[in-house]
Amino acid sequence: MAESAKTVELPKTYDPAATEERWYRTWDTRGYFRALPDPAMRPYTIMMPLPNVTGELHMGHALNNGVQDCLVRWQRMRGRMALYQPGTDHASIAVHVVMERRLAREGLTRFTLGRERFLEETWKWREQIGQTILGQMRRLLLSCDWERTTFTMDPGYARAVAECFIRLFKKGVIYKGKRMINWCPKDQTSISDLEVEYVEEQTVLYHVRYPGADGSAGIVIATQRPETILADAAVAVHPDDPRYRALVGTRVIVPIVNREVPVIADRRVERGFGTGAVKITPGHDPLDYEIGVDHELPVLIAFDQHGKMEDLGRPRYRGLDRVQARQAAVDDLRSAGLLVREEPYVTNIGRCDRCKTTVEPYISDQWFCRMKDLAAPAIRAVREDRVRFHPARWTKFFLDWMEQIRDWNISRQLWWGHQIPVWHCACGEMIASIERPASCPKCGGAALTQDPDILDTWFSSALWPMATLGWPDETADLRYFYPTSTLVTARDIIFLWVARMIMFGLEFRGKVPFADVYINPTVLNIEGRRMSKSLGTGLDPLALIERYGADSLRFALINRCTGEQDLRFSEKMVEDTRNFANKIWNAARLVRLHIEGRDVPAARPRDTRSLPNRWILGRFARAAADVTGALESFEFSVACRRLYEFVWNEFCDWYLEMAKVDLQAAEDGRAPIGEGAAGETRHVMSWVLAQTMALLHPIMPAVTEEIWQALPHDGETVMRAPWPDAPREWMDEAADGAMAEVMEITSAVRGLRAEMALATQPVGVSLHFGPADRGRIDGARLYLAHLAHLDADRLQVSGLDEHPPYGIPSPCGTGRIEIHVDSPDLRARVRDRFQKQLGSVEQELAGVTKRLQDPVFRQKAPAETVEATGTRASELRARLDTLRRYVADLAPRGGA
RNA sequence: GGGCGCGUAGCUCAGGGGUCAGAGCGCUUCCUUGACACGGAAGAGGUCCGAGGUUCAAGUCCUCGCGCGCCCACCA
Repeated sequence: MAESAKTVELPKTYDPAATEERWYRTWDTRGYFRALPDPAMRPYTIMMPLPNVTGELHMGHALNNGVQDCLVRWQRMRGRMALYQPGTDHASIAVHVVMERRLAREGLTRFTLGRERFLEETWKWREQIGQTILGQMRRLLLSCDWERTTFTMDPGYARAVAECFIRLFKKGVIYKGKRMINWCPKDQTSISDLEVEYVEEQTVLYHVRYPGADGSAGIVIATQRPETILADAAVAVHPDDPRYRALVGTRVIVPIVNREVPVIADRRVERGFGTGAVKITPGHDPLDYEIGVDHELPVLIAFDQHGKMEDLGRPRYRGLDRVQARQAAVDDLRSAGLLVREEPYVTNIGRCDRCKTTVEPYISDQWFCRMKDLAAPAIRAVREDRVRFHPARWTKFFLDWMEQIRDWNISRQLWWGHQIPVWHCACGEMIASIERPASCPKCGGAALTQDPDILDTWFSSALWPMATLGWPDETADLRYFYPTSTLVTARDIIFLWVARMIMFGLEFRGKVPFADVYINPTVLNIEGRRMSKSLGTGLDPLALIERYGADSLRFALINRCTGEQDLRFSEKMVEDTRNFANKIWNAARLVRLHIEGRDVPAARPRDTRSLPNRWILGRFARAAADVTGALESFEFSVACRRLYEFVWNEFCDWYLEMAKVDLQAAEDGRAPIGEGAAGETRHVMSWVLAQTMALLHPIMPAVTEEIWQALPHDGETVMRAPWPDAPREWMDEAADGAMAEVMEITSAVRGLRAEMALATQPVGVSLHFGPADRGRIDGARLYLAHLAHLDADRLQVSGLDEHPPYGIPSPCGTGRIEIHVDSPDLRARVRDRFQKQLGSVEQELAGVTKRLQDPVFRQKAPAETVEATGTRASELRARLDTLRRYVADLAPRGGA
């Protein structure tokens, strides 16, 4: 209350930059963002999807975090103890790519630097950039509990990661083994299946003859990768393929290397593809590997870890890269006369998600996490709605993947990250332990070395909802804030992150990590293309904040969350929202003007009498209910649209204009509702505006706080104002009806005047209504005059039978309007207008009549529909009659 | 190969069986009236992607196409 007495300077144009900066600092220093366990309150928790330390804030963050902050602020106002957990991810491979790029500028690689120096450099770099993105997030006005900021390589977090690994290892869920994995020859590491991105490319399918060992013609196979011929171990055909049945069991000669291999039969061969015969290269193709295992074929390796050719008895190939090797193989095949055919072919090439290098299927010793058993409880949890996706279609998307889940390669041959907590003894024993064990429990040896590999970044981020709250310790935070409430994230990490959090949460806590998952749309530019810095197709959120304010950026983005998978965005949308903010600002200035220096209560107004006051309270209740409902069902664009409509159309366009009349009339001593009208109106206008600010605060935190503070209010911040409720009894149907009439008459007068180009001329207008309506309309006369921009003296209300000395009539509801002008030209123009309307009414009436005369319609359509159609028909007939009469009345007089 | 989403006014999107199809922006005309020209008022503008079907009634439901986007998949 004390705050309201202060005179707050409200300039003509709202200045977002200064206001946002000032309020954000105030909220932060007053500790409003802190969240501590409080048994008296229900917790509400959102974990920020941890941004990489590589990046800067982009539009995706602005949207994602904007939505989260909207939810957090909303729940905080609803009385929940709201925790918004911030932090950053070490982003192992992504950081490697960035660091290697920096090193490359000095002609270095991580290997010339060595592991220790590389880590030192990376830590330095991360210190420098690590807080940048969080700093930028403050510009979005996020109400995070910054004191809890966590980095995924903090000591406590690292301990949680190691603990998780060790538990799963001891349980046998994590195992080590030689398997075929995806290898990135550039980053020098394995990557998981989800980190391979497949791109369609135009290649060539080579048909190659493998001559029979007995000198016969042999067999023709088809391959895209002739360079791997050197490592072939067999040729396979389908057992039921009559073309090749006789050849199964014989031996053929591998071209180039002239090695004998068997022709084998396997059902996994597609008869219809290529020639129906396929070369088997267990070292470089996942399917071939499987077939090789089943047929006990030898595994030959054609490429080393750098993607360079090994020596396979053909020295001229040694050291060639994959492109050179292919060329060499094609040349050799051609000169040997074994290249039968080359056909153009489109295929999917797997590329490293981070560096875009073509990945190589490669056999290596790696750590894996068995997924089937972890997935089962997660599948059940989602099926039982313990985790709900919004929009719901993502549920199927999630389940389809989970049901065909495969083991996860979790080890990386990188340095930046969590090193695997396993110690190898010379005797072959592996000991999982956070600390280096003193000796090997099996042989007693002391020469233990830690496994050099580190863990996939996503292994550690899977623990985010638990590790940030203190897990594996049973902390008060963990007990209070876990499970969290809502996860807001992008669809591209549903498998990488969301799925794994659910699995680990269930595994280690027995509880799902969050109840709701909102999948936010992807921000595209206006042409529908991905925003990309390198392509120059992106928008910079920080620049937009500078130009228009974070409030506007937030609203503009949240407004586009429609439930579709993408959203097309442009700067214009932020500008439009800036205009909206300015509109609110000016509404506030008007309200301030009227309450300045007066004693206006902060409490909610009761027993209002004036039409606009009763009406706007009802409309506010409706808007509050709609906004609440929309937020509850994650329909953010609906919430935004309702707020926009309420503020601009209902509050500003109609209510405030009518409120001006109440206030002015009170001064003149002719208030429509008598004494006290001005006080009531001042109370209602300031209360509704303050409440609207509360309703809009989660989306536009700063401008709403600034205005709320300038109005009568209870409490010290809108951040903690109670969320507006919407009592049904405020929805005032009588007021709605009366207002609809006021609006109709207003529009009719305005429209007619505009049509006649009389909008600015002082004309007289009379409203002619029957005895039942006259009193009511006369009561609204002052409002109508103001809304139609007429002098009150020039607007009269008369009976239906009365006629002004001269005038141009126009129907309006149950009565008519007369504009007091005498001009044959205008009469003709208005007559034309009515004639046009007449045409469309006739057309519609014809349609409705036809329907009504159709016996099948009368019989089959529900009674209410038939009745409504009948009502519509009589309305149309009445309107038609009226229009015809007016057209006749307006006909040129006396034939002159 | 399979799955999902989208196709409605020039643009971005609402509407998801029934009463002349809606909003914002843009456009046209008028207006600087004491909250706001980042504003007010009035307008113009639509074979609701196409073809079939269901229904008394179809942007709205079904089927099949076409176009755009996303995801999954070991036909080399």
